Amino acid sequence: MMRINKLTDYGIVVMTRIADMDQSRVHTAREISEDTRIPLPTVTRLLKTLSGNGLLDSQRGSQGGYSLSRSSDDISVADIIETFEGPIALTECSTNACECSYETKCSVEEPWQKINDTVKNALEGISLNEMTGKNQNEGLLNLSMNYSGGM
Amino acid sequence: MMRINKLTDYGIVVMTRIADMDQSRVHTAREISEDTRIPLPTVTRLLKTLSGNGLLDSQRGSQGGYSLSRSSDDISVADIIETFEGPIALTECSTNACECSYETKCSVEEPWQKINDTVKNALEGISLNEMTGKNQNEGLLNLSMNYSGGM
DNA sequence: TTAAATAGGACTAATTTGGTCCAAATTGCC
DNA sequence: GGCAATTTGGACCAAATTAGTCCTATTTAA
Repeated sequence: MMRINKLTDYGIVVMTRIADMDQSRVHTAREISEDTRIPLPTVTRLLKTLSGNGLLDSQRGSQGGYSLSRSSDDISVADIIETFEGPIALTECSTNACECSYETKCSVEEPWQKINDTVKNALEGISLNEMTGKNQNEGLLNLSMNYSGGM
Repeated sequence: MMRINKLTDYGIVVMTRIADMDQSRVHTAREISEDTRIPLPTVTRLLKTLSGNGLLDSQRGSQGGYSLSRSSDDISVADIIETFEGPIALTECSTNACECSYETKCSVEEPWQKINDTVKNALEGISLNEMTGKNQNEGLLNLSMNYSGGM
């Protein structure tokens, strides 16, 4: 299934929701929980992670809450995914100094690198703004993929 | 980290290894295990899955073993991933009839669809042949991604 | 008939993930 | 100053998934 984690999925939902809200004020965890129907403790944790990684600004205390740290145009889906899952990489081999002990694996490394880059580019190309309900019009997204390899 | 499973990763290693081997004869699980240093029971299971899904042909009995069911040019990385993990989809929402109860999630559905398609295309564009050591030359792979969306 | 393989499936251990909770720190307001 | 509403940080547990192993049946060549 090659899924992203459920919490990451929730994270995208939460961010999308905040982007859809009134930007002139901050929003509490409770408010977001009620809106999205995701349990409060879970939302709390999501928001902590998101603000800890700089995607949200937080304001403590009474009347506090969360708000986008920058415009929803400047936040990508890749940003959110990386917040929860670290660098986008489908295999370990392609992210860190490859310590794999299987000889063949390393011949596999270079193609993987390109695959990962392609996936990463795709995710970086989608802004949070495009995920919101504000943009339910025609083809906002126009991703294409050209394969022009050969031998 | 958005990883594919370890077994899937192994599956790609195993397939790549077989593609690198002598195509005129079949190869046993033991042989592949020794080559890749992946434990025999695990290799056994990988091979069963791969042949069960039609990526490998199997020959039972003494002198039996496994071989590619078709040319390594005609087997894609996506084929292997789907063998182990089912349809390529990053979120549940994008694969089956979306039953999500969070209202906002559904506004998110359409962009995800495109993201998934992009990822899938990327993986379908990489053939097993390109993963082998036979092709360690210059830019075999030439994946590009164009984002021409706008508003 | 025997040995060498694959096939199928059950089972267990390990790891990851999801979700909850509590105590501390911060801030606005009365 | 004190209270109430929040975020922060971290610990913790339960559930689900994954990795890995093993056993038995079946097939086939010699």
